[in-house]
Amino acid sequence: MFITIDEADARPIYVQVAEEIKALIARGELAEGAQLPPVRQLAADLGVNLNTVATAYRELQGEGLLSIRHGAGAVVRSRTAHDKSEEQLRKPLRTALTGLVLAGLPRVEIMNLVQSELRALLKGAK
Amino acid sequence: MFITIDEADARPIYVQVAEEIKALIARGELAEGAQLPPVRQLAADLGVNLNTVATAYRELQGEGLLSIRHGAGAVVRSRTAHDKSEEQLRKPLRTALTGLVLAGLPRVEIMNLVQSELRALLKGAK
DNA sequence: GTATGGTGTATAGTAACAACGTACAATTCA
DNA sequence: TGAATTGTACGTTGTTACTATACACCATAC
Repeated sequence: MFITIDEADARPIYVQVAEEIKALIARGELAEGAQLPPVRQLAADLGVNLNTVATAYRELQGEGLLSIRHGAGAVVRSRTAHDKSEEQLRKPLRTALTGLVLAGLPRVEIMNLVQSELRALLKGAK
Repeated sequence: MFITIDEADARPIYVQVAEEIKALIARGELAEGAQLPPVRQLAADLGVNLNTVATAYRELQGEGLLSIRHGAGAVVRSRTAHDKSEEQLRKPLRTALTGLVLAGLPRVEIMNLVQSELRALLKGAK
């Protein structure tokens, strides 16, 4: 599992971990049925507490992406997250695009960024 | 100022406020030199404490978007935010796109969303 | 020039949260 | 069944978000 924590990122560690695992699932690098590393192992790799990783796993379980069984481990349950409202989907996008616009990037360059990121995400899609 | 707070949004209120003002600036609805509402007024409109709004204003000042003067008010200083690393710009975009992919949206639909949001943002661009 | 109302700022208190260390409980498998 | 492996629960510590209240700066009228 190639996950890293970004000290400069203001978001909580468990959110960062959950976010990276989501990206791995979206990319297909973690297929349905794939076993996730034990919380202790991933926690050790990242240098954080095991409960921090456990919190990330539970969040993903709450979105329907993981299935956790006490004593056994966590497994990728689905490649599709639970329903969110359209507004819940649009808002992060708007935030990201606003940042790009305010950074002074021209429209074409923004679209290039989007396409390159999207291509990477859909690499392993059906 | 048409700003709303979303109870369902997990982000802190001051971040939401800052985010919405950023969008207004990006759109040109708040042009350079435009005066922002006093913290007390905006706070009253939103039903929050004036310090919460003040925190949002300071954050925007830190990004170079606002100019705050003690005793006078806050003014839009620039339509361009301070430099961020490319990674700092890419990460929110990746997060947003990951959410869309995991929601099961096909590529075309994602691109439509992006274009519609981007069009709205660049409405008042030069 | 100074009084007054408008504006941002500072400080202190409270509640919730993030991360941690340690102990507990469920599962697996030899 | 026993031991190793895995997730969970609980208590503690430090930080953050938000609030209420008091303070400081600025513009304007007079």
